[in-house]
Formats: sequence, C-alpha cells, structure tokens
Amino acid sequence: MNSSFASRLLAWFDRHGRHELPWQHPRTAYRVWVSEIMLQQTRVETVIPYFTAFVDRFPDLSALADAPIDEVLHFWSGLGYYARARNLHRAARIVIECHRGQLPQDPAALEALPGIGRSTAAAILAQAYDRPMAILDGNVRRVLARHRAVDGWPGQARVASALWSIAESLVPESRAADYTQAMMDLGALVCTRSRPACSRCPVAGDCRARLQGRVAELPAPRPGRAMPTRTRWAALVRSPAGILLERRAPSGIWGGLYSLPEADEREQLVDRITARWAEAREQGAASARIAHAFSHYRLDLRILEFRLPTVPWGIMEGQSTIWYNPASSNAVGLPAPIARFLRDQGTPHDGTNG
DNA sequence: TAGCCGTGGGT
DNA sequence: TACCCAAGGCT
Repeated sequence: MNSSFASRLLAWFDRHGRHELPWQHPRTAYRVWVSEIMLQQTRVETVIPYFTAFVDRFPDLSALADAPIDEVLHFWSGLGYYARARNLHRAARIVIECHRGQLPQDPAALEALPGIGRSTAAAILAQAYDRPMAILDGNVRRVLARHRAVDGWPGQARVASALWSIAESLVPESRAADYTQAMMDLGALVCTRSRPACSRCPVAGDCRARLQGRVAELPAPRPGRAMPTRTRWAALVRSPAGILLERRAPSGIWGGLYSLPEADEREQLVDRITARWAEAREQGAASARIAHAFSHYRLDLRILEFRLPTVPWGIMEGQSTIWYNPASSNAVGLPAPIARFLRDQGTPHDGTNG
C-alpha cells in the first residue's frame, strides 16, 4: 500500500523543493503577503527582483501604509496587474486602522482585505502560520486535474469546485507550510504544463492521467477567444522641462499610472493639446507607434508629436500631470511599453526611428 | 458570471 | 507567428 499523498510529496519536497526563495528568509507574515500578491498570475523568476526592491523600500506594513500611492506604483512598474498594488496599499492602511497593525489570522478577516481571495488567504495562513488550509493556484490545479483525471476547463465553476474539494481532502494536519510550498514546487518543477517529468514525480504511482495516458491533454485548455485591435491616439508633448505625462484614471487599463495624454480620435487629441497651449506646434503626421498585446486585445497607439518653445507653467485644473525628464526619474508608475518608449526618446538617434 | 486586468516566456 | 498561460481577484 502506498503512503499518503502528502507523505510522498513532503519526502520529495525535503530533497528537491525550493527552500531558498527570498520571502522564505525571514518568513514574516508581511513578506509572505507581499510575495503572494506579486505572485498572482506572475512567475517566480519575474517576481524576485521586484520583491527584493519592494521590501527594501517598504520593509514592514507601516512603511507601506505611510507611503504615497505613486511611489508604491513606481516599485510595481513593469510587473503588471496594477490593481494588485493599489489593493495592497489600501489593505495596509486598513490593517493599520482596523487590526492594530497586525495581519489578521482569521481566514474570513484576511479574505475581506482588498486583493486577498480564497487561495491567497489560504496561502498566507499556511505559509506564515502553518495553518492547514488548502490552496488552488495554477500549479495545484494542474497537479490535481492530472492526478485525479478531472475533465473540463478549471475556469468553469463546476470544475473549480471539484478541484477545491480534492485539494481540501489532501491537506495534512501538520507541515502545512511545507505542503503548500511542495504542491507549488511540484507543479512548477515536475508537473509542468508541457513535457512533465513523470519519471521524477513522487505521486506518479496513482496518477490517473498517467495511468490513462492523458497527461498531455489535462487540464483542458481555456476556450479560444477573439483578439480585437484597439486604435488610440497619444501626444508626445516636448518642452525644455521634459515630456508631458498624465495620470490615468484610477481603474481600467494601467490605472493610476502616468502615461502619454490619449484620446480615441486624432482630432480630439489635437484639440486637447492646442486648447491648453496655443503655442504648441504639431510636428506632422504620426511619428511613431506603440504596439502592445494585452490578454484580450491589441493596442495600436499612434503618437503625435508637439513642441513647446518654452517651459510652460501652471497645470490645467483637475488634471494631474508631470514633465517627465529621463535624467531625473520620477517616483511614479509607468506602464512597461510607455517606459520603453520614453527610454528610446531619451536616447539620441539619427531620426530614422527603427 | 464572464469579462477585465499586464507582462513575459514557452511552444 | 500566434497562441497559451502563469503562486487570482474584482465587478
């Protein structure tokens, strides 16, 4: 008779698991929390440098709560899903005000904080306090869908519910922190999406997908969707002070970050800029483009260049704007494609533009 | 509940 | 190239 699922997994984890991740040393509740938020839909290798810089600047919950949102977004720039940063910052202030500065250990209270759902709450409690709570992230979904041969796309409520039940039935009473880490390590290192290493898997003996020869087809892929292209117009307004950036709306794409002024139509954009500065001179046809693929659509951003002969002063009422100067980095959030574009603008070139 | 929210790597 | 999707949550 085989030993239990958890026993085999933990024995494997002790020898082959990841024990040197930055948030494991020291493994405080705050650091586990920050890491779990950053790791949502984001790979470990991508997160590590962001996590290190973030906890260096915001070493504890008070430091985060005290910081301005623009600086928090600055340290999140390039990581994506910026609502995570806004929610993390909001939650830190809630914890200071309503929980005496301590992250709640009650699952319901933890899950009530913005940005923390069922899986993240369980992960924090398991990792930080060794509480036996089931998690269900992408790794666990893949491991369980294969081990129990669960059909259907895990995004479907019925399939997700079945996977949650399986996950809860397997959590051991002791070593919960190691167990949850082991599940994620198994999914990331052995039970990978493509070409899983079943020969090195500690639970391959009773893996139904493997016994049925269906490892490659589980879990079922998400149904395909159309990918439209969205065209927008943006202004590259130059003055001796730098390039004009506007704070974007707090929600929606790139919410709360600073970017080039935008409009749906070219005419709207020209009106907006020239109404603000009569001396603004348009430099001609669209000089550049920013093409960017999001999850649900492609963005085709067409850039119109304007030039201001003098440093303008005063800011239009109700607008939050800055003059971006590549030499002095501003502590605000910038979308990754915009940051790349601005870097290219700061680099002197011969004008052929790529 | 299904669409939205970023970016980068793998195939 | 064009897709999939990764330590999910919110509305």
